[in-house]
Amino acid sequence: MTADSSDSEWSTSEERIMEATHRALLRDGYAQLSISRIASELDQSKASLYYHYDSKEDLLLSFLEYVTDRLESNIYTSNDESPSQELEQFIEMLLPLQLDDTESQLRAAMVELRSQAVMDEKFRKQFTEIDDRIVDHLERIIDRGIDEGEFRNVDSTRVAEHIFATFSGVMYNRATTNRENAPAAVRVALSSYLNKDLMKR
Amino acid sequence: MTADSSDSEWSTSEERIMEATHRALLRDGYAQLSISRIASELDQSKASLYYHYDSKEDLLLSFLEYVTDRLESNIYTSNDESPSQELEQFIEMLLPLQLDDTESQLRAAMVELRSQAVMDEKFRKQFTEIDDRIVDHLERIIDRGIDEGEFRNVDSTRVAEHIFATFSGVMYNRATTNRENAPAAVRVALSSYLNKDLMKR
DNA sequence: GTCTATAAGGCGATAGAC
DNA sequence: GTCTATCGCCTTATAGAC
Repeated sequence: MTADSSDSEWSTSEERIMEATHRALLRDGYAQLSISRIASELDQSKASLYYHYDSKEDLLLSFLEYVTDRLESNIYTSNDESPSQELEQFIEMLLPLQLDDTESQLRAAMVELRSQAVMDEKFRKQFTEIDDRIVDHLERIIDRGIDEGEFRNVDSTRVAEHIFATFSGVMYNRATTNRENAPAAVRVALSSYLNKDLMKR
Repeated sequence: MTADSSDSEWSTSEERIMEATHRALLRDGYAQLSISRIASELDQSKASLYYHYDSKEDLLLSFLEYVTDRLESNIYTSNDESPSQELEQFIEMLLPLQLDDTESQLRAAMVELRSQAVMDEKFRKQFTEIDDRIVDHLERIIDRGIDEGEFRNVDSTRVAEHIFATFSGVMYNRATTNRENAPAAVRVALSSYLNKDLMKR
């Protein structure tokens, strides 16, 4: 696979390894994620993984790109809705009021994975890209709303960054605390903020 | 030290170990944080650490309480200011526009440490407590502002949760991305939100 | 492309001397 | 309370057969 993550293709054997990595991550968490466990999820030997990837870091960076690719395809659901509807729908995707177990586990795994970005510059670069894209998407929805006269003439960058920070905080706290009522409270507060600051009526 | 973290006292040898743990964490990051490295920061043998703590997890949980204690003493700076001034000052403490290297490193280390809460229930419980206290503090400032007629009659829980989620998101993203302009944008957006939603005039 | 076997090293934790 | 020495385990990674 190439360095450019946007138009990458995944061979079937790569995809099998990525899915095994995914399962291992969900099952045991990042701290326990080793080449051995991935191999065992894959029902193959450890050595075979080193045929496809130079090192563990190499494999994990590929996995990160794999996850990014899947996220991309989820974000860009083209739609003919009004900006406010599209925004609402996107926020519902980012901050669903209820998460099923699978989705909850996936997000928890992402939080663990992301913590590697603190010390690993390559990871940090990847997550910077991911975040840039999400904020950009939010910004474009807001700009469209302003153009079409549905939203006030706000600073779309600031509003987008605010929404995104709120989303990040909720996802982060959801994964690392038992404060179960917090997400719903934040969702309501966010809606109230957008109604007051963004909506014209 | 006792299980109750609020009135705990730290012996000098415990404190030396906690400080060594702190240095090791800042130096190499959580992934590399081992008993060996803590011992080497302490200039003592690994075995001596096992005289003071039963296991690595035991040591790290103590460290977490140690950090919590220090946070506590930073939060409760009693002051005679107006609610809006106190709120502004507290937000400035949570979300400073500029972080020096030391503070930046400390927060990054906290993000790494916190990611352990995803899989470790004991860690999660500790971070739940920490967050509860911060949100509670925000809530009390807001309630005071409402009582004294400075703030609108908002749902203080929601506003407090919103501020806290925003703070969490910024801290998390600061530590895991290179999106350097985002924090300032969010700070401005947050101020604007509070001016519109909270302030009476 | 996958296997078995193994190297080399770090880890958490313990035994026992002082 | 601190030390040296050591155990057993798991890790990343490689060599070489098939």
